[in-house]
Amino acid sequence: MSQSDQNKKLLLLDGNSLAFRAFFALHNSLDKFTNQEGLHTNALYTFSNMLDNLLASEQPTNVLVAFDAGKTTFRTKMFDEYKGTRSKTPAELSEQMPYFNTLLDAYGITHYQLADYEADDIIGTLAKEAVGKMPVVVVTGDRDLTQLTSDNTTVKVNRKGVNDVEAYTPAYLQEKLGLTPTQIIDMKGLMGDTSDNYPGVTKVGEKTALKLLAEYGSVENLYEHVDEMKKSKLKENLINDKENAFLSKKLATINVEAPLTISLADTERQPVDEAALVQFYQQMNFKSKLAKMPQNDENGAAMPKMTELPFVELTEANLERALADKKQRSFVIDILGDNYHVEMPIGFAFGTDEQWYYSTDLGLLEAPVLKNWLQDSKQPKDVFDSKKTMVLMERLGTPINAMTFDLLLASYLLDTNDNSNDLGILAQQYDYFDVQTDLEVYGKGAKRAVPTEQAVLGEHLARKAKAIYDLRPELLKQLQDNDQDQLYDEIEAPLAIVLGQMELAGITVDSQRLQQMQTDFGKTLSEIEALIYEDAGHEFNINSPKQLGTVLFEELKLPVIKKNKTGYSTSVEVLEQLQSAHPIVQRILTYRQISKLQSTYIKGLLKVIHPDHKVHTRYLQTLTQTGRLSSVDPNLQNIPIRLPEGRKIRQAFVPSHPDWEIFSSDYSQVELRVLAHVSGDKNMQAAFKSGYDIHAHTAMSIFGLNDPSEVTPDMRRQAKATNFGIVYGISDYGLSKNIGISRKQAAAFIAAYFEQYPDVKTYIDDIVALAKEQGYVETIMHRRRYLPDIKSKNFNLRSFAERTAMNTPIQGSAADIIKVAMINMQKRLQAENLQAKMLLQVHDELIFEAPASEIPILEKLVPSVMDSAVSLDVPLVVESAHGKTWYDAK
DNA sequence: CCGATCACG
DNA sequence: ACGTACGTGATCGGT
Repeated sequence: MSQSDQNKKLLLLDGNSLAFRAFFALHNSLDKFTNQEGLHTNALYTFSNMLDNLLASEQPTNVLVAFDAGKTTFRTKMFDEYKGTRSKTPAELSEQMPYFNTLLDAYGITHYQLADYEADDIIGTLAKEAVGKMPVVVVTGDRDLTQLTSDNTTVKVNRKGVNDVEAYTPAYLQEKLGLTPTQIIDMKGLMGDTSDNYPGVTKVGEKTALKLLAEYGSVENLYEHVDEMKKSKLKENLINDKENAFLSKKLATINVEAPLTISLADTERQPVDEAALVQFYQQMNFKSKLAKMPQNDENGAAMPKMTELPFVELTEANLERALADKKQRSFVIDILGDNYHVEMPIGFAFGTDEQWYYSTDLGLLEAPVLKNWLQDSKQPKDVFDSKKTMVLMERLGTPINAMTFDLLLASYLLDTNDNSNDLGILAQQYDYFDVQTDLEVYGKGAKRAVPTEQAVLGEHLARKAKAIYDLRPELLKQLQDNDQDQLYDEIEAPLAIVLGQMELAGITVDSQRLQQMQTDFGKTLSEIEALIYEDAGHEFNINSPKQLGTVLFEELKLPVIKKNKTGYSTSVEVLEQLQSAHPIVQRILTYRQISKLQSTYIKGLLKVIHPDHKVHTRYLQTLTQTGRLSSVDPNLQNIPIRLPEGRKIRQAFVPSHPDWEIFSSDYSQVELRVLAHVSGDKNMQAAFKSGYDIHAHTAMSIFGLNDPSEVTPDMRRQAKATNFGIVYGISDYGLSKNIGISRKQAAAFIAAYFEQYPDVKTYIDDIVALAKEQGYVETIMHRRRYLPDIKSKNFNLRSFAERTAMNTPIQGSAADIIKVAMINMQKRLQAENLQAKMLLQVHDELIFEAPASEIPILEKLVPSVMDSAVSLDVPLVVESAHGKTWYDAK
């Protein structure tokens, strides 16, 4: 066969390089990936996923995985130190290496290694053999292999992670580096390679190498003309290191004539040995992989992957029977998207162990038997996302009560990292595979849709309901084991209902006020715009950081203060430093500020006002890593307040009835009070107990003052920043940058701080040590955050985890406190028969609307409920305000 | 779909 | 020597 066979395709994998990538991709989850025998399996797991993806996407007829044979190769014979500085393969990876062969054998894929040669050479030799016979795709983590790129061979290099690949063709190589494939070798010759430990030419890196090759084409030609070069350090280095350059080039050259004992014919893919693969997955404890394997019954006939589920469509006829007893049942109601305040449900399901029912007829919910069951507070229901379920049912006029178990909430509390809003994905975390993901059933993006076959939807809904039912005992047990049952029962579960009520209540927005502002801002914007174009000498998109950068730093030649990945930074900090350099800068700052208000807050809010003139945000209760809420669609937790122009947006948030007011209460320095409590620092506690201004108190400490009167506003500002810094997990650099002092001064502040509050220092050290020891930190209510990076060898990752260990118990405990207050508050409003409604939560503040007549009551009631939510070793202080609009409640 | 920017606690 | 504050969401431009 001399012509390339259109139907054939060879996939060549660089085994060692991909195993490394796979290992480090899940390095942080190393401990989670071990099998029954204690063998680590993370690299095997990732590699096996990688292989599945590659086989599916490339559809090769021939595959070979090449491995390095050992430490010594023909290259080490040429150069002793070749790869000499490589650190030893981690033991957790070495122990996995033999099993790569087991996996590949089960897949019917050839693997090969050859004494004295590296995987690269095997790949190169086979790629050459395939020319004219079949196209080749090489997959590796090593950029050197791009020298094999040709019209017949594409080289795919893993960037970060495992699935992000860069595909090199000769054209791409030319475009990206301006090199031909063989010039890659010349480049390596000039640069050398630190990881393979061969030298190259002194001071020549990628940029210089590319420049030299653009001019001379190859190492050989370069040295033929080196004497003609102008005198320079570079010329000197080139001459001195000539030998290195040639040696390195030789070392970098892949041997495409390796004496392989196999040939192309041996790479043909063999059928998968399913029994062997199942055995491998079992040995490695890859449950998700096992679940995807086709199963056969005793006669060898294919069986469905998932266990069968007795489910039927709900009808008027079987309704009575479906709810005949008072057993615990789970209930599911789905929408396609996220916004349950707008979308209509596509169907629902419920059932118990024996029988599952689904329907797409929402009218059935009105049937008395079903409606009563839903509403009956004595009939327990298990759900996934009780807040969403509650809101949908309220909107349908068929309220639901007694949601005694919420799978989403429970799993969030158990591990905020592994949580997902997709029940199918979440179930997999608990080794449950009898349910598909929403992604699989509904699709994503433009393709997201209700399944065309009603029974498919019905089965999915029913399986979800069953998954909740089946997983409930396990999750409840784990909550108990973690000492989190109280957090679940007394805080998160009841809070979901309170949040649902707040979301349903919504807050009224005065759209006329917003439209007026839109017109005003529109005028201002076009005025500034004209001035900016005048300054620049031409029109451009001011909102494009790229175009703005060109105008400021190339055309107007302003000094470059900071750069980022994509080019010049044009952030506020940069622009503020340039203010005196050119009048355009101030105008851009103003333009940015107004345009932010216009697009995000004015236009953004107008877009999401409902026909009831209100906005109904959704609080995400299972998202943040600390236990805080977040708010979306719209986000009502970041409405402007700091700048006067932005603050006016709050004038558009008004009560829903005339003669009502907006009432607001907020905790004063709640996070620092939590710190005083958890650290047990007597000095800090004393300051709070005496009602001192804590920032002034800190200022006295770090500036060594004796009397509060000596504290200047600027000292207080700096002390306040230091207090924040402590809460965030302090560093002298961070503090110095934030308040514009030297790093040395910042370090001195911190030292003085710790001297004054010694138990804070102890607390910080202890919490980091504790996090290292147990792998997680906790809040006062036992909310957990796992910190796998705390043991990372990567300085950045580890440092981040350490700061998180300090911050999370503080931010998270503050979140616990206001959550308790909200639950108590809602109870009291009802108990006191007040018309007042709790509408919003903004981390440390609660916002209400109430008849003017109830304001005096709230002024007493709200602070008392909030400050007694939990009992700390320091008092909680609450401040209140009210007015005609949110703006006026200050 | 990601990064830059900027709004909040 | 490393390279930094903690937690979020919306909008925009550009690939």
